[in-house]
Amino acid sequence: MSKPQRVATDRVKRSGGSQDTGTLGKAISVLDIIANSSEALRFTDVLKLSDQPRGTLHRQISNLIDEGLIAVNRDNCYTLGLRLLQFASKAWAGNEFRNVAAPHIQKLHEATGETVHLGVLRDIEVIYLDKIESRQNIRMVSQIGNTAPAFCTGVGKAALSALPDEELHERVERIEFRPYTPNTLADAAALLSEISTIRSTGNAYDREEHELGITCVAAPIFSRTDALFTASVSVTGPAYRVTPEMLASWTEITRDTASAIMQSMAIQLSPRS
Amino acid sequence: MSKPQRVATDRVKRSGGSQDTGTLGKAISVLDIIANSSEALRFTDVLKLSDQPRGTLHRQISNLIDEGLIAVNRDNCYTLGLRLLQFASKAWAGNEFRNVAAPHIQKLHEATGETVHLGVLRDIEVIYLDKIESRQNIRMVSQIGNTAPAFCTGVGKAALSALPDEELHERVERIEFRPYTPNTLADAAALLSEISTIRSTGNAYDREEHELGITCVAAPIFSRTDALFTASVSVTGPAYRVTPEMLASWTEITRDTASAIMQSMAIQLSPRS
DNA sequence: AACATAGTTCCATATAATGGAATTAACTCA
DNA sequence: TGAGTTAATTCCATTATATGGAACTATGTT
Repeated sequence: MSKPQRVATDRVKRSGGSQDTGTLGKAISVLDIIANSSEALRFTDVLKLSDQPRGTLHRQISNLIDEGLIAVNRDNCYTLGLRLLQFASKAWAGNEFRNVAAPHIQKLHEATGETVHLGVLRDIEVIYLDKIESRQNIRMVSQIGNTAPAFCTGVGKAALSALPDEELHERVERIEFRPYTPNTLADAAALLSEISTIRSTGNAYDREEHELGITCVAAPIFSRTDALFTASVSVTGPAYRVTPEMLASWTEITRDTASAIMQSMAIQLSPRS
Repeated sequence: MSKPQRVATDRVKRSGGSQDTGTLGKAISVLDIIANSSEALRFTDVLKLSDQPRGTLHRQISNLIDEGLIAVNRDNCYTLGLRLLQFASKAWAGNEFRNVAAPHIQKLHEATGETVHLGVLRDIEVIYLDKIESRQNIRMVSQIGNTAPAFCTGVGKAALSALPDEELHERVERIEFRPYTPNTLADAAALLSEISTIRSTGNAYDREEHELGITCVAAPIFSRTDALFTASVSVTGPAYRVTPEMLASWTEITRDTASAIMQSMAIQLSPRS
């Protein structure tokens, strides 16, 4: 007897994007177009990128502007609205997982002296939820909320490894294996093989696979009660300073940090049942 | 013949909130309810706070979940989704005004040694767009995107002072003069009188009006071509260290910083009315 | 186990979104 | 400056989508 999934968990799968349905979905698609463009877009530019008719798109944009999700500058170019900052500020401050994880990643940072990341898997991307670095480079805001492909980052691969097989394969099929560096994994087979290693060792590495000169070791964080939530912690550093030996020496502490976070989450959530 | 305002600038006025119309508006209202609640809300809680019927609200929430704007935890409580972080990260990084202002507020920070804010007025609230503090308190992310009432903060009052009179009065009428501290301005008359001072001197003060122990001096940033955009910079510090004399000594440099930012934005100074 | 409360689904109806085309505004260049 | 061109905005009959009351299912409580 298969009990029907609750709507909530049932639909989160598809990453936001182009094929969105419903009025809200279309509006967010437009927002996405504006967010993901490197160029500043005017109305006609968005028109070309979206497949909406003129009138429709125009009203959608008007609505987004009304809500403060989009702003227009003097050249009639669209930018993301400050309302998004407002929401995000609260999303971040109120995020239970981040709050729970904060002291642990702080400890990890102190122990290693290198940059520490907390990442959450969203479909086949990783969203960086938190970051601690020594030489606080002032402008970290833009880093938090940043996304990176899951398949070529330590946080990403660690998080992927925590997925149930079926889910994992479904997602891996949709990955486009863009070769960011010479070390980037080339295809699904390579990725799956590495994930199998990660599952047995409990650690994922990034050996300059996303960006040359950047290496890291990561460990997965997952919840068995809610299998769709997977995340991870990592210690990252420049390859010239952080040797493979150093990375290897941090495997245990990253795993311990991940475990500690899972424990804290479990405690945090248990008073219910 | 009155030329019709373009939709863009015409509708930005109302702050997001309860009276929103259209499908998107209603969805964002729901998001707002969840964002602004101190408690974790379950479905029925949101139902009470919104004036939507059960079925409708349920679908709206489902859609928001689909788009990643809302997440549900195991207790069926709603939280803001990480998708918002993703958008906000780009909104912040790509914000032209912030980018232009960044070097100037950095200089202001170096000159004063105290915390510097860059705030943008949104209706009767201020959104903090950037912040530089000495002892980088690591977790500044939640600060950026934060909002504060305009009437009791330096940044807020400075920005208000740059509004055209008509607009100013319209907004001031809607302010609820909640007494955050004994020093908080009590009513519209007091605020308008102070704004008149700000207009002639070019500086706004916050004398522990929002939070006891916090003082600041601010200067407005505005654009004549787009009167609805007003912002400001401020230097803030703890009252025990930052004396009124020190604040007074920073009036000129805050004004200069504001001017420099306006210049960089290629904005012409408007004559004061 | 029975009750109570919370969450989800259904479907005829009303309402809001649609989109093609016309209108107006904003550039461009002679 | 003004004709020519491109971009932005508005209009409105049609259609698709959101609506919302009520029935239903699941969850938690005494």
